[in-house]
Amino acid sequence: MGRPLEFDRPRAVNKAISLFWRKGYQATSLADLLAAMGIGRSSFYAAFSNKRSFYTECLDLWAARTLQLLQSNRTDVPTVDDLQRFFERSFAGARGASWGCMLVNTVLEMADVDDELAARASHHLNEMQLIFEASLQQAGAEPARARELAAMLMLFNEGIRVSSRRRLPDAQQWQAIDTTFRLIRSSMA
Amino acid sequence: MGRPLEFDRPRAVNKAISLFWRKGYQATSLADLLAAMGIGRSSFYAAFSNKRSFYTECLDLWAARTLQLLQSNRTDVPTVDDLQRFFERSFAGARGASWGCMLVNTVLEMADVDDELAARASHHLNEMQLIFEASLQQAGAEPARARELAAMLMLFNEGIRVSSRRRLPDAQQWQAIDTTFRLIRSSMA
DNA sequence: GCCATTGTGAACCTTTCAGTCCAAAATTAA
DNA sequence: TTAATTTTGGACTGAAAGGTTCACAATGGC
Repeated sequence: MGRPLEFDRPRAVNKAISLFWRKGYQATSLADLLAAMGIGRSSFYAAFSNKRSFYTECLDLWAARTLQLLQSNRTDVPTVDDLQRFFERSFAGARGASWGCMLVNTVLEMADVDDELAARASHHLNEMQLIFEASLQQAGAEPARARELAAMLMLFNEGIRVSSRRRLPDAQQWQAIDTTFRLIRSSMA
Repeated sequence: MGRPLEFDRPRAVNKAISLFWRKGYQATSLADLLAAMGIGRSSFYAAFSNKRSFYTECLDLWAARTLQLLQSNRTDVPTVDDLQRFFERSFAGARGASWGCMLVNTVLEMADVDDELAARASHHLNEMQLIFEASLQQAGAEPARARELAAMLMLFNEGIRVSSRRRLPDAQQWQAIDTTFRLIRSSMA
């Protein structure tokens, strides 16, 4: 038989996601990717068809993980606290690791550049928003109100993904999360 | 003497800003710029040193205009309504023209790619936030509260700049602005 | 009309990009 | 050990990027 020695695909994909997340699609060259993934050019093209569809794969994987994190924060009887915890965990994780905003990055980078990628990222954000809405409803908000607050939470989410890349003092970010949720709670009381 | 026939510099810069705003720095090639500005390569390099510093110039100009718009919405006795009007006018203007989010775009595109540009954009966002803060104070908020709300408004600002590029129904955006400011008002009452 | 001066268009250069290709390496079955 | 098979590294390719150069065109002063 042939040569069963294959590179560690999941590990390589994670390295790539981290790179894409930090530098975006265009600024990440194939050479950067290969160096980070520790594989050669031909291996890359054998495993993935090309850079763009590989990015799509990373994007979808990222979205799936985010949705999973979001769902894992839902308890049987979800509260607004659960949502706040999602943001806090997202932000806390963003410090060292790769947690951040690949969806938001993609929306902004690809708008008016690559419609399909932008739409795909936007679609994933919609899925997140639906979970926000469902959680808020379960937390006791009326349907219309839940819808409204979910839209606002998505705006907040998009905002904090931008803000988290500005190297601002952490305390400022934490306080922004706190302020926002304090307002949401007061509006639901 | 020489040849005073120069291209319309302000017009050309505006065209360039519009392009940069839509497609970002990297996705806007020099050829794109020249075509939009209606000038030749050598004219470009004669008038501006290079693509990057030209982008810096566009960025600063953009920031100056945004700050001006923000200030022009401040009345002698500013209210929260003035701030809301800033966002509404920003969003309404974004439909056809170039109003949007060049600062936010730059922060996201240049983080981990070009520190100087990212820092410059972030700095301009800080200036905006200071105006938010001052307006809120003048609108009757306590200093600490004004600071807090200004940070939240900046998050909201960053969020809506992302959201406005997702081709979502306009009504959804308007409602998000409305929801946010309703919350702010209720927290100040 | 002519010269000096300045802006312009187009060809050119270097680098870097994504993507292709192939010979050599590495593995298992026989 | 050998043959068959499949991954791999690295050289190669064409296109496109940003930037430079230069001859020519267009102007105002004389």
